[in-house]
Amino acid sequence: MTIDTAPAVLTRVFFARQAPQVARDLVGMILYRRDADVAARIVEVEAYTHDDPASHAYAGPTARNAPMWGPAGHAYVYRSYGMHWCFNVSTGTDGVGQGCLIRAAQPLRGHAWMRARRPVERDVDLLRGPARLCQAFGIVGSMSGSDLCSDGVLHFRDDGVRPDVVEGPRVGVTRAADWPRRYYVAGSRWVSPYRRSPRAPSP
DNA sequence: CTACCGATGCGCT
DNA sequence: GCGCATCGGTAGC
Repeated sequence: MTIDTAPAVLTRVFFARQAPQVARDLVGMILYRRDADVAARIVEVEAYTHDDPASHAYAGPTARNAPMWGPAGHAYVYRSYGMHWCFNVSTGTDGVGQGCLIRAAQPLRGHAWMRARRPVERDVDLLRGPARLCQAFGIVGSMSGSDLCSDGVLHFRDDGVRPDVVEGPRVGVTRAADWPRRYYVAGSRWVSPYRRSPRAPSP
């Protein structure tokens, strides 16, 4: 069985649900870059809705967050701290600002391709963190708005793997720091280390 | 392992 | 101008 043929490609119906539910279900799915035959098992996802003070959609639609407000299953890529890229998939219905941040994954195929873009000693450092994942997968700002449910470069696949998923507070956010909107594989070494924002109010 | 710090560009008030 | 949905290096335990 190859990753490219057997597993089902996730359709728009999968993403047209509430972000927290999509985030939970995305854990265990495969992120696939078709033009490079690069694949990874998603192990950590965070959900962001428009009523969430930590969300880029909180202040309403803007040029930057437009993909979050459009139809589900599109990429929202933003620049973080002036130097990194982070990758979301839009969820919910058209006109509602939602998305899921892909935070970490386990490399499955294309290790050499990823290492060419992100030279690290250990596999565990390739995709552990949202900006690291984008660097290794070659995800950049020009891909923001692209359709992830068509024949484009990026899409998601389901090969039936269903890990045990747990939820907890998100990493690095200053507002709504205790909302349980982070979904990940319990005990997995591929998950990024939890780090509360030093600017977040005490719990 | 945890804690801290600086880099760095821009979206938004 | 302010404030980051981060990361890599260094210091210390």
